[in-house]
Amino acid sequence: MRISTKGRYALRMLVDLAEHKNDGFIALKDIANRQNISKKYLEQIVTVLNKSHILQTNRGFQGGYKLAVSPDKCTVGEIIRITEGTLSPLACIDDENEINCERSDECATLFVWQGLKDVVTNYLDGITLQDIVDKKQESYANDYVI
Amino acid sequence: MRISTKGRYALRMLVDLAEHKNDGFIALKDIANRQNISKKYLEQIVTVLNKSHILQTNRGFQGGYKLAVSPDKCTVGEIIRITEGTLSPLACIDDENEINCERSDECATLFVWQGLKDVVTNYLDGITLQDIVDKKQESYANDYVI
DNA sequence: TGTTTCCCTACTATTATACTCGACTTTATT
DNA sequence: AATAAAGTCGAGTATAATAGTAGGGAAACA
Repeated sequence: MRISTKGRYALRMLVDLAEHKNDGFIALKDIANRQNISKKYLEQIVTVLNKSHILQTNRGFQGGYKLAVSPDKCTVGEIIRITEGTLSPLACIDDENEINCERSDECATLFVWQGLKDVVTNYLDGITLQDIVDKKQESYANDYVI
Repeated sequence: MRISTKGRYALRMLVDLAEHKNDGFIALKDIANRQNISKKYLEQIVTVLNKSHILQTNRGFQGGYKLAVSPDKCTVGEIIRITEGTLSPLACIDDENEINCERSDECATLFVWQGLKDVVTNYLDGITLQDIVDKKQESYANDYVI
């Protein structure tokens, strides 16, 4: 049960944008360098993100990306749903809790997986980009004290 | 982020064994029929389960499997850890919370995934085979009332 | 001895993952 | 107007995981 690089890189990219939200448009090149992610691969991930409306884009010289939403309004759950397609641990339940399996009536274990999906969804929808940025600042502060 | 058939089938097999815990050894053939799972595929899954100590086996005529532990002592988390290898959503954290990634110090998102792992672990470790059997009985009772 | 069962190894088709590569378009600056 | 720096788009590819199938061997019991 893994979160793929797609979702993880997307999150890191968006956290990076959240940190630089007052610096205008940020070039993918810079994010790729800072985050140590292949720029070409990030391009593909950004394509997926662009299908939602969390990013603003400028092309050409001095172009780049910036968040179109406030970091405290954008949850990790949202980002993972966009990039991974779903938060559901099984194909037989989707994000709308609709069940598509003929065995569902007799399936004794279905409620286990529905519950898992709910637990994961609640957790990831409870964390915003801002939370991550704040936590990072906090940990820098701790380092300084030590 | 999916749970594979391996883990799901293993769980269904063990719930089946929990339901028949007083019927002696249960042949894989019967479980495969009841659960609508390829017997040959189940054989492979049982091989994995056999490496832990939750099953008792008898070969030959009238042979089969039975639970070696009480259904209320065996959690879903345990079963998924055995079959999927880990409950961690990332390779950079394992089940013992050890971190194996050079970027971990600067990784702003690590705590998100650690938290996810904890949430998933707590949830799945909180459900036993007996819970699933009970829930099933309960839903049959409801059907009868209607 | 024969049948039933588990046990073990190998093979395979399909899909997902994690990228790379090349060509094209847009646009601010000179 | 030219150029260089961006994003955009489509294709290709190597590796691994998934979800099985297939076949024979060994143990147990009647």
